Amino acid sequence: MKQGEQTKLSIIKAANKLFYQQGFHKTAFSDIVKEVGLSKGNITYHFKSKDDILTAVIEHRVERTKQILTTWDQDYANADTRLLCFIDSLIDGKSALTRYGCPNGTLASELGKSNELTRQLSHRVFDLIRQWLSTQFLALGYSSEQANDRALDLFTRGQGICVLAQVYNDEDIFELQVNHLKALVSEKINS
Amino acid sequence: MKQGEQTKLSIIKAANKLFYQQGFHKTAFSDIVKEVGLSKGNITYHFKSKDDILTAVIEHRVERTKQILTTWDQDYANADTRLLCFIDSLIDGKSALTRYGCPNGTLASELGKSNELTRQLSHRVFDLIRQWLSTQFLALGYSSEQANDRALDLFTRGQGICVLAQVYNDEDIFELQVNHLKALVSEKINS
DNA sequence: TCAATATTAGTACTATTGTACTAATATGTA
DNA sequence: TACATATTAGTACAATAGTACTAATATTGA
Repeated sequence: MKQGEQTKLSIIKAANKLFYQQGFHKTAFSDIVKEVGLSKGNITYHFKSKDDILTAVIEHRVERTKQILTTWDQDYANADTRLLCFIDSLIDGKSALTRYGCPNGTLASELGKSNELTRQLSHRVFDLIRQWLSTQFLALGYSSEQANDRALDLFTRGQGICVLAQVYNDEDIFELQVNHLKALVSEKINS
Repeated sequence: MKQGEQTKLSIIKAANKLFYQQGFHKTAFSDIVKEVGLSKGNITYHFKSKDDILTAVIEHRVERTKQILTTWDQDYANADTRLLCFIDSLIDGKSALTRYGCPNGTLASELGKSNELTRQLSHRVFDLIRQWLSTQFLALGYSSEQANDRALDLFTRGQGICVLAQVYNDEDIFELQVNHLKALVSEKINS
């Protein structure tokens, strides 16, 4: 990897962390500069504006999400195992999810209010996950329409749990509610 | 009502609107000044800081929420009617909820990341609604624990729906999913 | 009434915002 | 090697942030 690409990546990672932990608007350009540990001029060389960094961060999240979903596809043969894997990943991340909410959900909530472009970008991460969930339910024997419903339902509840857990800053609520989601996966078809 | 109280209220209402539609950090002090239509000095006379306005806005939301819940309690005798009323209110507000998300959820998501005080304030609005929902389920015959579960579940899903609908900017997703919630209310006990 | 207080407007101020620009250095290539 | 380009650092800048301050006007109560 070329030197510049390396730097670009470290900028994206630093910004990604800050946008998640502080929100986009709360995060100043200088915060990113400080977090990366390079000069201001260096950052603006690689990204001419804060919005450019945001776009790159979302692109990065899209790629990272694709990567994770692909890994699960490769590592697990059964759809129900994969779905449980998705749910377990929520529990694994409960500390951050409870503290800062869902990275994609909170960013979309913040940006969706005023910025149509970034709403659409966030939208892409959501589509990836929804699509993947739907595919798993399809493999479990649900009809196409039912699978979409299940996926949307599971996703919706996951987002809701993140919001509630963050508001109450309560990991127990988070874990308890997420465990309820497991029932959705193992439920009998056509219930 | 004294003149000053009137002004204070108009400031709160303007800020409330902007915090909802743009988010807290995106909303500048000057935005509020413009929205209220009074001088900058006048605003700082009534609220010495932007954070003070925020606190007042949340207090206002708490009072407004109490008021609405009380009205429902007075107007409807049956708990299931009240719960349907709650759900219908979501559908009534679907346009704004889809465009800007849930006022309380999105504000809490934004502020909960960095500001512990306002997280706790948002927390209060959530408690009011959760408590009320729980009371209704209790009246329907659920046990105390079950009622709490139901309330949390209903609330969680409502929040999740708002996030998804906003991300997709899709009122149909919103209405469809909210209608699913009605099943939660009319479901048989102990299912 | 008049004095005290409440309210409003307008301006000033410092700090910080995001971005632009220049100069220096590193890297790669012919 | 020498040249061109990529990368980095440092500084400068106009614009805006939030708040403080003063003066003018309204309102109130004795």
